[in-house]
Amino acid sequence: MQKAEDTAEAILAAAEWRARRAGYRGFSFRDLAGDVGVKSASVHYHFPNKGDLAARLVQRYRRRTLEALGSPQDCSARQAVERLAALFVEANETHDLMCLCCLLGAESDALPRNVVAEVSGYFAELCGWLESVFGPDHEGLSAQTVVAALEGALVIARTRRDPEVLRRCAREIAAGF
Amino acid sequence: MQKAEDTAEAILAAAEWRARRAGYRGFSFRDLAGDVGVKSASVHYHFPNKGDLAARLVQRYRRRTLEALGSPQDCSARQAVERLAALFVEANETHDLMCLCCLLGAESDALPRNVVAEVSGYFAELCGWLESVFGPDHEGLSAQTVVAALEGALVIARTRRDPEVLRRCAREIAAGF
DNA sequence: GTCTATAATTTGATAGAC
DNA sequence: GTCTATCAAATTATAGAC
Repeated sequence: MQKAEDTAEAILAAAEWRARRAGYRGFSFRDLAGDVGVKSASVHYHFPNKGDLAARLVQRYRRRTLEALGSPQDCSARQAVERLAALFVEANETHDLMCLCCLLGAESDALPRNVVAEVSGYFAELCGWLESVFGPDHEGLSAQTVVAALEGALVIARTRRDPEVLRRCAREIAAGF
Repeated sequence: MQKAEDTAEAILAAAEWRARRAGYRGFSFRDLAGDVGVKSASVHYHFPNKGDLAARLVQRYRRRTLEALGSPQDCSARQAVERLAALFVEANETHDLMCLCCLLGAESDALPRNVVAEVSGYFAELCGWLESVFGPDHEGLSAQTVVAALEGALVIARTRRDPEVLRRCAREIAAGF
């Protein structure tokens, strides 16, 4: 008897948590149904197939990430890098979760095209946000390399269960600006 | 009628290719059996369960990676970074494959412990190799950050299907040494 | 070592009642 | 919108013949 939006949102939230731990194949319709308290047929009602669900998942993730980053105005290059890095540290230490797009990106060969397109857009968006701060005649590490380092450090930090790996990476990268 | 080693090796080769595209859940015993030309029960004969298979997979990957890196003697810091980066570029452009341990590391929450331990060891080994060149009073980016940047750049380059992402990252990181 | 056969479970997805 | 019921396929894994 719940509103459509509420159930759909709850499904996406459950899917995101599972996907950020185990990837695209790491959650099933039944898993999500159990998480939300409905049956798997109801999940299919909201998301006809898994590819659609995952694409919506990444859209939602992108929107939230950009909101969390906020406006890049009145922000030095170093502050921008630190703000971005803080999001990665938060994912790791507060939520104990991977970056959704890093995990899906690593699996991209095995994902539906529309999902890959959304993930690709995520990276473009992150880099675009940084570049809008860096400006046209920027020197030092590019936005792409900054994002790459943070994503990779998150993978290593989580695998080794050592948050300091990511923190050190963030520190070293920011120090260059 | 094949020698045990040959079949086991062929299974591992098939498993590596699939795992480097789709992750731990991205290959099945039947997939590998089909690739090698045997039945899935034969795969189980060589590797009793999937966790064992994956752990062996990473061991083999680590050994090969260290062999490819070779001795770090008579190598400047920049040359070491370039040699490591060349391996990542080769994976991307020659083989069109992810780094096995980056993909498994991203999924590490969903993997058997012994597999995670092997993946963790991979990162430690890569960093150790770099650090043996960098020396104790090293300045600039740490070995961990160098590895992180290359791993992350490989993810982004493959997702966006743009090899230049990785090449640029490698160039920028190496330029700092 | 490899096979056939099969168990037990899980998967994505659909039909149709309410 | 959610349910029951179900399907066809795939999954990991084992028993036992050859």
